[in-house]
Amino acid sequence: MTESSQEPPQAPQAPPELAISEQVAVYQREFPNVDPQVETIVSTLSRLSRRMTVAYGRHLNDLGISSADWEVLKALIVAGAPYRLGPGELAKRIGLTPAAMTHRVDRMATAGLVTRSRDESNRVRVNIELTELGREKWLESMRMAAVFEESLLQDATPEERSELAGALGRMLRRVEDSQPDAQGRTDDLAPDDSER
Amino acid sequence: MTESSQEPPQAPQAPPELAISEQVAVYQREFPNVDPQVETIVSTLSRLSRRMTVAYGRHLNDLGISSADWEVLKALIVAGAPYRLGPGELAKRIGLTPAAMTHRVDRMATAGLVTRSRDESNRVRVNIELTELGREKWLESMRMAAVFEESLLQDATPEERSELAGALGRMLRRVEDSQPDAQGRTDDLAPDDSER
DNA sequence: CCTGAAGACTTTACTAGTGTAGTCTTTCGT
DNA sequence: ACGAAAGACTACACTAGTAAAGTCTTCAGG
Repeated sequence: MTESSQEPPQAPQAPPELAISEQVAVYQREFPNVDPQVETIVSTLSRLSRRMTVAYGRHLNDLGISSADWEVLKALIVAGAPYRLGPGELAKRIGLTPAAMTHRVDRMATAGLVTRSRDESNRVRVNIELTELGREKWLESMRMAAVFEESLLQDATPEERSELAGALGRMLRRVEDSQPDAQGRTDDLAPDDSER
Repeated sequence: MTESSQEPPQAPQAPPELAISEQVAVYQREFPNVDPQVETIVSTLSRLSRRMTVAYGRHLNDLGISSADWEVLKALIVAGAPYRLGPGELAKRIGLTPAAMTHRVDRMATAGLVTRSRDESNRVRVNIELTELGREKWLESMRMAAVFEESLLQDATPEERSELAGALGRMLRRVEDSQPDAQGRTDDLAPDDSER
């Protein structure tokens, strides 16, 4: 029984997929202006990221939490001890409306990942606080991720890793330059998968 | 008027985001076992992919199509001339149920991106065929993407590009090895953003 | 002390997209 | 010709989100 208890609704089956080189060939056939090398990099990056998202999703599924839950756990962890923020602040950091955060917190409180309580000193405010369970789930997700990520990079020497980090970092800078107003500006189209 | 006509509902505002190095520092603080170099690579990759998805989403928004639409256009393009597939086959290739595909095709036919017609020789079957408009939209999306992608890699020499493609390709192979049954197995958790 | 305004969260109504199950139409074997 | 199978569509339910209205607490001013 590697199956987890709660299955989210699922796509019907595995779509057979073209190899990257085949896909680039298709693009060249249908759109001759394409640069094969650039397209190979971009397609590989895209598929890699997607597969990683799927892998993380499995890990989280095994832990019994959703990626939406994980996103909230992460925000609380990033906030640091005592791992406590208000719903509004959480919503702002994650890029959701407060109303959506209310629902998420409902689910997560029921699952025991966080507690919701009114602030002592100002009873208008509400505190969302990570429970020990929530923190443990996050830590466990990190343990699983660390193993997984190391396995992805097992071929790479420290020098190669360093070059890879540099190359990706330069690409990221270029993207951010091209999205001026967008320090994480998630408008226009939701990216949908939460960042690690 | 750079604004597109049809605005999808949107997240309320830009969440302020940590720099990658800050985020890695947080992970080290909260989970000491983390390898900073690995985490830097993975976080950069993740954020880069997300930003790219946002950028593509803007391009598509300017074209007046959704990423779900684009996914269908791509499948028809990949199928090659005469750019025609049945709903069931499309659903299989994209990883959707036939019912969901019916709705997508409804929208896209209304928008003039595809046509739906019964097959002449076998009147149970339905053919979804790319219109000239649909093909032109896809080509335009590729033109925009090509400019954008070249700008991302403007720093990289051909050698660096080649190394990057190699490194990402090796990582992708490792992921696929770790997801044995998963030739694009989209189960368990939907990746949500369509691959380029 | 009471009243009214502002702030923070919640509730309600609605939208978009998808899965499940059932229905309809056409085809094909007997 | 008839019955069964296949393919697509329809009806319904569910999830997760936004937007806007509502509720409750706090605090300032008369």
